[in-house]
Amino acid sequence: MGRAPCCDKASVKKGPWSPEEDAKLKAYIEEHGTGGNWIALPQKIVGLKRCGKSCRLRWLNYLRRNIKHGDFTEEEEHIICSLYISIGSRWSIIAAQLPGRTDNDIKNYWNTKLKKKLLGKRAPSRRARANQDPYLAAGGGNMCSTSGGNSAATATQTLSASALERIQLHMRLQGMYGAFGCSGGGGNDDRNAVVGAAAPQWPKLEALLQANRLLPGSLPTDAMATTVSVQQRHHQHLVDHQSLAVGAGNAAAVEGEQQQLSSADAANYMALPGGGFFERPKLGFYSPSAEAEATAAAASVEMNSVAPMVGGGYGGAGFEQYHHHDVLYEFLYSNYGSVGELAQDGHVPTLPELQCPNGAAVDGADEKFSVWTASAACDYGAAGGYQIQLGNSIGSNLHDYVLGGYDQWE
DNA sequence: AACGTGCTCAACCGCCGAGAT
DNA sequence: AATCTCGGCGGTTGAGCACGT
Repeated sequence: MGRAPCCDKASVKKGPWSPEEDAKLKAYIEEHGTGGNWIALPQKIVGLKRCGKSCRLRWLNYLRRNIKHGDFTEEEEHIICSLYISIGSRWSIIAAQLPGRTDNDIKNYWNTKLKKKLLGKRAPSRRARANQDPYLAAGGGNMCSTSGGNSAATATQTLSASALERIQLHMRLQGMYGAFGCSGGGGNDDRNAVVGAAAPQWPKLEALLQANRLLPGSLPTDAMATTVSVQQRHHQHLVDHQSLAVGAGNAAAVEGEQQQLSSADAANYMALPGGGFFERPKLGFYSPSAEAEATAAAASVEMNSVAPMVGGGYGGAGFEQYHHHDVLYEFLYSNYGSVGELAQDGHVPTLPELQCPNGAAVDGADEKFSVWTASAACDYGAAGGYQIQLGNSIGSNLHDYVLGGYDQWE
């Protein structure tokens, strides 16, 4: 047998907290602490008929000290956007980088404001969502549905709204990249040319992170890699250590784009159709410093972002390159306003929504989509593969190493 | 003024891994 | 080893409010 039941769910109160309940919970915790057991906590507070989970949520999101409410700053927005692009909806990890902000706050802020600001679209009304295909209703617009339209029955086989949002975000930014006169490139030569002329990536975020001592003291300045390292106690959310290693001048492990991988390397790298190799994520906790070890309870993200992000994250060689975080910053805070305004004003080429022209099935498509591409159309392979026809003619089979993203190799 | 619609955000729900029994 | 709860997470919901017609 396990532990005793935590609480009588029939007798606990639900719904909004009253000021009296807040006062009781706050007074007790400030005097006695949580005791390390949230479930037992409400039983010790006279007159508080709440579930321990509810108490925990109320305390963490509202009652505890140093919680910031209200408008997010420019820097906070930038961090949220950058991290969302990099790691997706890991709100707790993102929140760990924003002191005083809760994951719930950030999640709400993203869903209600930032997403619209970036994607330039309105969320469908709740009524519309209730009547719509649940997948379309998730906010994706021309999302790829499955099996010729009966997507409600097969929604679990589609890409998640989150993943597609990230795709669309990258598409938007990539469109802006083009608008700023940066050729999309595509082949290896183009890629190198673009990268060679590139400015350092994520300049503002990097400065912010360094200011918060989140970056290692010394960073390579010539490595053409973007590393996002996340440590989290839950395996469920391990991203841990992923290195994108592509293109010329890259980490020593990738010595030649067309070079055959040794058997040892093959376990760590994956050849990409456009040339180059993709370094498989290394699982397990990544603890670059004793300080990080000491604070393992609080998730942290370490970003080494000193060179152009290629392919937009964990992606692969052969995809277009753009400096999406620079663009992101311009996008958020420049004179241009939202993307929607941009498109209307003609400053930015009309960007294609992710479309699924033939409505083919996406068998086995998982929700994590870690590479974003500039695509005018997507085309699904017949054997469960998932192929995106790039606008720059780089067709890339994404089946094995794109769909599934960083969770793919867990 | 009445109604419809959209927005915000606190709170809930269900899931999962870790750990206790 | 099996079973169960706990703590934590991301996704979703719904009440209240604001705004437009």
